[in-house]
Amino acid sequence: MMYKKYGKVFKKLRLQKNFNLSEFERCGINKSIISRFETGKTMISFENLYMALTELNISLAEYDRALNNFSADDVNIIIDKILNAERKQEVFKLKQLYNTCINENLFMLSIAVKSKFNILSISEIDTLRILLFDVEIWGYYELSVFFLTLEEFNEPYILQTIKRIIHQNNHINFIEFSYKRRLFEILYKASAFFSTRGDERSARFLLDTYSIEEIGDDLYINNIRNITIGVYLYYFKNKEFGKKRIVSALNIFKELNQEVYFKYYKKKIAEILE
DNA sequence: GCAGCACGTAGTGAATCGGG
DNA sequence: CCCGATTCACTACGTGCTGC
Repeated sequence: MMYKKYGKVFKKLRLQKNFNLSEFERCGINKSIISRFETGKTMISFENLYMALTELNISLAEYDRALNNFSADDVNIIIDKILNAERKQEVFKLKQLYNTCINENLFMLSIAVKSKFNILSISEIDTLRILLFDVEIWGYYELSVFFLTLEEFNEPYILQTIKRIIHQNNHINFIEFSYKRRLFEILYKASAFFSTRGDERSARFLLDTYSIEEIGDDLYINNIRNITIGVYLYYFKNKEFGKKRIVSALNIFKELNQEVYFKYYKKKIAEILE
């Protein structure tokens, strides 16, 4: 039922305005039409939707906004919960969120969450690869799915996908805050990934994609950048320099009482630096 | 090109459900 | 029991397929 959310949002708005179904009969809409629309059983005709919204004193533009904001917000909350549970390694919560994704028809995200408590099958990875390959507009949802599953793909695919994402976001300063963070998380996670595989060129390319000026004064991004530079130095230049840079960045998380980030990145680094 | 057919679905009005 | 919400059986209509 791809039209389920249309009815759901309509119902929210109707209840907000204290309307019952019979009240639409004065503009000639049978109440069962509204009922089946709200419960996602059938779609409503455009004329009837327009008349019903007019009765509620809601413009089409307003309805459209409610449609997108409500659903997008809900999904963003789920994404943030997933990342939080992943950072804290809360397997039970991740499994709960996996079920939420299934119920909300968030197919790509459901596979992404699953990868955090289970090994994905080859067909699941393949499906995800194909779905992400078809993405033309990279939103927060698609970026987050890719961020969560990056290490499941091979090197050329990762690089090619990141280049497509960067191509879409060449005006980094106009990008919304949380979107920008996710973009940098991808770049630096991938850079560290290439460092561990000895691909200096790719690791460097990802680090140099955006300059410090372009990042601005976002402490979180600067910190994960320093960790990533540390990993790069560790693998290609000088192990001691690299470690020092990583440790000082980690300590900033600690000083800022960002215990969750401190522990999470410390653990990740321990895995990477053997 | 079009008649005949099956199929899917919006809309209708009545029956039924279910919480207060 | 009441009343709003939901479901059911039915009609109407659009669409796509098939054979001529």
